[in-house]
Amino acid sequence: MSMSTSNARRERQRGEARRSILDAAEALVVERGVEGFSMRRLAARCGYTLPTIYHHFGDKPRLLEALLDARFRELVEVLVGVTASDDASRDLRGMLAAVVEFGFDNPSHYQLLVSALQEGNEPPAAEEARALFEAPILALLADGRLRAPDVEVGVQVIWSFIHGLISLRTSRADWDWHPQLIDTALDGILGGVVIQSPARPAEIRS
Amino acid sequence: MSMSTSNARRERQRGEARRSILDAAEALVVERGVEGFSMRRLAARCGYTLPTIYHHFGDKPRLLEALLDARFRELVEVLVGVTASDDASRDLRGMLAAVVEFGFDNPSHYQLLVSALQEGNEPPAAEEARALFEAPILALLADGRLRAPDVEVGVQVIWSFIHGLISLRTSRADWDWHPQLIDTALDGILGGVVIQSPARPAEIRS
DNA sequence: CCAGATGCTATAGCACCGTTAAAGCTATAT
DNA sequence: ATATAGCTTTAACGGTGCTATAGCATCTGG
Repeated sequence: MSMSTSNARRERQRGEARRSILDAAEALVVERGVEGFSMRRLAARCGYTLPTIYHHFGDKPRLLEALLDARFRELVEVLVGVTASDDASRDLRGMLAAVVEFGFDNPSHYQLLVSALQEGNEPPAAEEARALFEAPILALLADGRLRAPDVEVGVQVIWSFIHGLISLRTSRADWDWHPQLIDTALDGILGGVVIQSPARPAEIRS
Repeated sequence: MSMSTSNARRERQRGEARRSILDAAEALVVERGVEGFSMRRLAARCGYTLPTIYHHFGDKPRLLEALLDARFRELVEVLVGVTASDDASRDLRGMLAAVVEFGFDNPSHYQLLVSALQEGNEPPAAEEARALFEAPILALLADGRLRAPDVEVGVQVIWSFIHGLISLRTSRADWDWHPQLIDTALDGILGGVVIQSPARPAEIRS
């Protein structure tokens, strides 16, 4: 009987430790950048010692994965919120715009994602986010409006494009990126991969 | 008089050391990958000790930059060889295909480029390669066939796309990349950014 | 021909990194 | 009260990029 309460207490304490470590890691990454992050600095900052962090997260990649997963889960929520229209092309564009905006707003996290990818890891939420493209792309393919042999290639091409845009933008912030870049890029990829809907009975045009 | 010969001898020896170090570095990177490369391993492999390498290259980033620069200079030569046609769109596609092929054939070097970019460095030859896109893009813009406000945005968009394609492909080799990916991707970016030439007097069509 | 300057190389060490074995400690369960 | 389980710490290992210092040739000016 008293076991459940104590277990709850334990788990709460455990969760507290995890969260305060993750919070410190988040702050450290945002503050000193990807390269300025180290387990030792994190230990010094969050008040726990190194083995404690390792006890809770096991590994540096796993800790970063948890960090990225938390942030990318917000992106997933935004993305599922986008899918509401009856025009798959519009949905897709909304999703892509959301991802690009997310990447531009969280450059450190996206650089972290690039590093993780290079080491062979990918936070589940990032994979989920990418998988969400499948829905509108599948719809476009069903309507014969996709210039790609199948869904997977469509997803790969579009995700590659978005990834390159964000990754280059976040890693080379010193270049003078034209403010019209995002629109031009989105117009480009949509114009190239999506066959614009043929003449139809006029729908609502804003 | 004897000075010039001795100077030449010195420079030759200096060049020999540099080249043998670079050769070992090249082999090491190709063999053990980006993460398996370290200055100490390089020292053990090339026969020279650490301070010697640092004497010749000063820095790890600078050494890698020299390594990348050598390889990317080959790409530049291929690219300048492409620019010969009278159809700027064809030229651009040839260049992009060459870059993608180069990236897929040299995954370690491209991953190295990604790392360098993230640290804020870029080998001159890579910059040159990117700059070579300007010529056909400028031509397309002059003909009113470019869906971009200016050349710079066009270059940024196209380079982002290519970069994302190669970077994702080289860092996640385990994914099952459809063989038709490259063609689909090139068709996509060209179809989106380049306005296909309007009806004209029929030219040679292969 | 010889002293001195020049430049390449090696020894040894710095501070940092990710990671972990071993022991200590505290709070719960019996 | 004792044992058990889990969180935390001390201390260390091997690795990293990098460098101050010294040794060693070689070439140069006298």
